[in-house]
Amino acid sequence: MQKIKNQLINDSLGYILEEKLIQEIITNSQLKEIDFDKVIVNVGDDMLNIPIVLKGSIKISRENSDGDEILLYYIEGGDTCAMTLQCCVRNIKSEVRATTMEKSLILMIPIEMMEIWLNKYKSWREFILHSYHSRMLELMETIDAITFMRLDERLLKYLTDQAKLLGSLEINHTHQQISEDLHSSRVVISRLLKQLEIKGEITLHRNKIILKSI
Amino acid sequence: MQKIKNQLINDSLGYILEEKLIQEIITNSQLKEIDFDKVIVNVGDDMLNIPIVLKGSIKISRENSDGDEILLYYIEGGDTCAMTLQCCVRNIKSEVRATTMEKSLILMIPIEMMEIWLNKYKSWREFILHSYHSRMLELMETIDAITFMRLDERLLKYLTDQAKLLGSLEINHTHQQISEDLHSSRVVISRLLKQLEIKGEITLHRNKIILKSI
DNA sequence: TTATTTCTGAAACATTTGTTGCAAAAAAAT
DNA sequence: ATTTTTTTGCAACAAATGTTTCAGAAATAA
Repeated sequence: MQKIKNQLINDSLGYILEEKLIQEIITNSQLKEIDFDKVIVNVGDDMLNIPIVLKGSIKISRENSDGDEILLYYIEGGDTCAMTLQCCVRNIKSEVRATTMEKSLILMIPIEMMEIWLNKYKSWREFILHSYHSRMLELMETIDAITFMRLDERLLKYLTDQAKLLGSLEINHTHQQISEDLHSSRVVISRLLKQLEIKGEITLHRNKIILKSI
Repeated sequence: MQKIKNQLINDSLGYILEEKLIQEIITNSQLKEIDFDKVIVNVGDDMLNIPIVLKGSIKISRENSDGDEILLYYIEGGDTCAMTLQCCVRNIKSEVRATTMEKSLILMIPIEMMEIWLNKYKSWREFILHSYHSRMLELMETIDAITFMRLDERLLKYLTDQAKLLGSLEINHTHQQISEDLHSSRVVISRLLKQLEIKGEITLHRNKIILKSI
């Protein structure tokens, strides 16, 4: 098992992080297998670990006080959510929710290591900065979508993004779940999905949407 | 003049950055005074300097291919736009536009210094990471506003944000300018402003809106 | 099987936001 | 002073999105 963990870490991070750091990660981290559709971190939670996704994917979403949600971005294998870094260091509660999109392997790194590695390893600094930058770009892409696209376009983008991410043309969601991610209502999403089906972009089934192409 | 520059840098950054770094900043930076409503960086521009705002404020906005705009966030005295950092290092073109909101003093730091200081100074690392984190939070606040608020609420928030930032209850904008920041249309903004006036929240004048309170 | 719950489709209607076109007031230019 | 441009107000209409309500199909539970 330990051997598998080392292998995974090396596969995901070996090309980015320096060898000595990889060794430190191996000894200081805990590998967790988390099932599909589990909430790893919730809005308001204390952050005690920095999660790095090794296998699988998680989605990051935001919730307001009324319980309304909006999907922000996804994190895939080999990446981390750098936001948690500052949350950890400054003891701030999480501003977002993280939910697994599939069965995933996640590396948990205790916060004490963060600062130490930042000062010690150049490759860690680059990893963290790169993560922040990617997340910023993704947030901006989300703002673009919300601001400039109509809901039917956003819906199609949502479906193709999911398909790409999970590597399958089948989306296993109810209309209700989709409407929550896009902060719309079930009825509206059903309506727009039906239009997309008529246009020939998708076919509809119970709990399942099949894209014609990506 | 040099003395004024040193004074400014010390006032704005002296409490955050270590003394030796401040000295390096003084010798390696160029102070620029930029007039009100000037575009400092445009979408697609190459980034050659990291700007740090010493006095005044700038707004960061995004533009899509149709020329439509949306305001993302503001940067005030003592802060930087860390996004430019990665843009610089990786030679990526700017994804955003930066426009002065008032006459401002901006410190330009050549990109070569970035990496050197990141490796050399702990306080610089913290400064940059903190900047990224703040910008992320602001982007999320913007997403919240676009997603969860109706346009009339966003408009009022826009007005009070501007008032706080510039320290005045008078907003000197035309309805057209406001509609561009919020990615709406002039007619809609005029309509909503009139409603706010009827409700007693503001008074309307040509090129000027006066808030009753913040 | 039968009963119950979940999911989807559809209609009718409401609300929010956007568009077009025009007119008057204010400011700026001549 | 007169003309021109800019800014604002307003009305009528259009489009996009949201809400409510109901019904039937599909899955699940009893």
